[in-house]
Amino acid sequence: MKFEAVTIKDIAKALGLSTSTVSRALRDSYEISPETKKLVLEYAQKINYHPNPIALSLKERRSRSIGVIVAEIANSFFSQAINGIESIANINGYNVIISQSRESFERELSNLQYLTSRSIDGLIISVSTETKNFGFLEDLHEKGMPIVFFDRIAAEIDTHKVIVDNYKGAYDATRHLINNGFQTIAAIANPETLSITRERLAGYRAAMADHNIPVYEDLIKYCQHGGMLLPEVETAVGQLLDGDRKPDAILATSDKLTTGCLRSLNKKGIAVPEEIALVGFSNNDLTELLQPPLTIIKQPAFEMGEKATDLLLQLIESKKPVTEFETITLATELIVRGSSAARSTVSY
Amino acid sequence: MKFEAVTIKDIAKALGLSTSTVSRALRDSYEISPETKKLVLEYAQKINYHPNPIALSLKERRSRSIGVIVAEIANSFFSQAINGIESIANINGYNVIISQSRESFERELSNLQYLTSRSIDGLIISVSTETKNFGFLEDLHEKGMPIVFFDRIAAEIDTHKVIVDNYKGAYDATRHLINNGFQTIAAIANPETLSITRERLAGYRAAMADHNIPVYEDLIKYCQHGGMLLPEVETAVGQLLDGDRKPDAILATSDKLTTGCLRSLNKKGIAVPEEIALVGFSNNDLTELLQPPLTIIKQPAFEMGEKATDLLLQLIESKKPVTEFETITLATELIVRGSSAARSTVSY
DNA sequence: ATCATTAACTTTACCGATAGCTATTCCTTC
DNA sequence: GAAGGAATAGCTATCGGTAAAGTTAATGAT
Repeated sequence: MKFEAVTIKDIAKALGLSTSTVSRALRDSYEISPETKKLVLEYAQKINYHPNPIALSLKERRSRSIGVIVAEIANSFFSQAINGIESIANINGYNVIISQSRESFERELSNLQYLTSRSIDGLIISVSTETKNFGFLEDLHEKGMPIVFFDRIAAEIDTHKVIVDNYKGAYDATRHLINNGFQTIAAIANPETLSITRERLAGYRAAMADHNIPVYEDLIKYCQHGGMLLPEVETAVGQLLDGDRKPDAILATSDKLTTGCLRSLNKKGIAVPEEIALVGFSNNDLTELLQPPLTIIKQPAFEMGEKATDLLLQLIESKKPVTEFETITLATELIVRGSSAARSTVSY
Repeated sequence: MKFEAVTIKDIAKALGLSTSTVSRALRDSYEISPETKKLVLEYAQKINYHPNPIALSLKERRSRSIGVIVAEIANSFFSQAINGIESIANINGYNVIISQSRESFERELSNLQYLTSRSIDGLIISVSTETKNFGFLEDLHEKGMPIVFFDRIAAEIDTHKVIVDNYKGAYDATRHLINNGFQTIAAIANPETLSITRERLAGYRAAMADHNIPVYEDLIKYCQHGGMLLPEVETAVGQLLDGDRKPDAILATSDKLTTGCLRSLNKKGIAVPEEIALVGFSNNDLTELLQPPLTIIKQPAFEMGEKATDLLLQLIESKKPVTEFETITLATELIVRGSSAARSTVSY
């Protein structure tokens, strides 16, 4: 099974020129006469010649491709971000190699290994829920690999980052629940190793405190796999329901957790929002069609992908080492729908 | 910005050997003495040597990576299929490069260009809704590139294919609607250029015919962009509602169309299933949580991805040209939920 | 003692493309 | 007419790795 491509040699042989003349002609070098150029270009066109990027990568030590590692492409937030990444990358002639950690540290590591060995010119990553140790990224970064974090960042690595104002997103959502009359608000979150978890929970805590509502630690549940496994969400929800303090509302701090939460509540026959209201971070298009329509905190995923890629390309194309790094913080959007409707306005 | 990797030359220089000796030692060749091997291996380990896959690709004219082109990774069907593809690919030491056509022929073409130039060893593709002409794939196939189609296939290209029994899937769903008392059943479909459209509509027509219900062509609407753009679905739904023959049920023949249809009906304030019932092809996990829960025809996406990859790897690793190709047809699953509930059983 | 064999390496060529240097031709200019 | 310069194209090394062919020295056979 071979798939023979046209090479510069084929052109050279066919036209009786040397390979370097052909190469120069194709690259429009001043050293080649217009006639020769024309000849070469036309022939190249005719036989559909395309330079072999593998050979180019080897020669130039750059591949014009960037690697992306996300938890899961099936997650709307990430697929939207990837679309943003691709849009900027393609404009600039870069290609994007996507890989999924599926929230596993091991997979994240092996994907990274693959990407770097494939000589990507840079990396955009949102770390997995299992990732506690960022040493491998630190090493890579120190070796000179341009890295941009988005969403789930490693605070200790000094490079560009693109995030949303997680604190405010969670604060606003919590305040919305409080304003709608909910008091016993639980939170279901990813592991605290994730930056987004800490920031979102901080927003939640602050909103509670600002409204003089005590925060009970047993109302905060962590899902080690970020909701990748439904049972862990069900367990968390179950614990909330069976606990001493039954919540009247839940704040879910990520996409999978939000839908997982609704699914668990449905399964247990709990009416939303009548028995328990639900608000969560989500970028899923279908949340508005759910029963009930979900109140969500939405992230500008596409824009985050775009911005991250802009920053990465800056790093890649910078002649001198970059030492000043920026963190871009975008705003979240609270979209209020039925799942957080106030008790008083619910019609039975 | 450089990211210097360790090469075989570094090892050779450090140990005072030639590069080929090092290469052979690392590949455990019989021509190298055990002592030298040990020396080389230990040193390689120490400095964390990894062969450069770019150089390997160039030399061996294979990259151990396979290309995948789908319409959209945000689509559950495709992301599940990709997971199946990755699982088999990774087991066999292959890597997967994903790209999205976003239902655009042009993007499909440019992605393919990229993938082939990146010397992928094989291709798994589900063509875009815009693709009418398969010449580019035909050419590639003739040049010897192993290709496996899944879901949306090109009938005229003789290679392995993995599909579901679209005819039966649509037939069963239509019959289900008929059995539940629906008579004026409309269909919303992708362009007829897609194999899945033709097969699914054939199943729909057959079920209608078998139950002596006339098929009215004005009840069949085509969405040129496969529902990528909501307005086209809204237009199709609008035409059905405003037509002479108002349908009492709709069969949507693909994921995006199914959810797009529900969204359009919602927007127009049409009650589902009270005014119009809805059944559609979908692999979205959230369909069960929708209002109403959707009756869906589900494809074994993960398994399709696995099978397609199995077949592709067979092609890639076959020593002699393969001339016998197979088409694997898997079964769909009809999951009955509220959106197609019979009139008589609906409680007001 | 001579030649053949073999172990254990090294040298060389190659994959495809590019770039620096070199070589050739042709035309000026003194 | 010779030297110098411009224009053009060829030669060769290089990227990292592998494989075929070549080398060297030691061993073995006759």
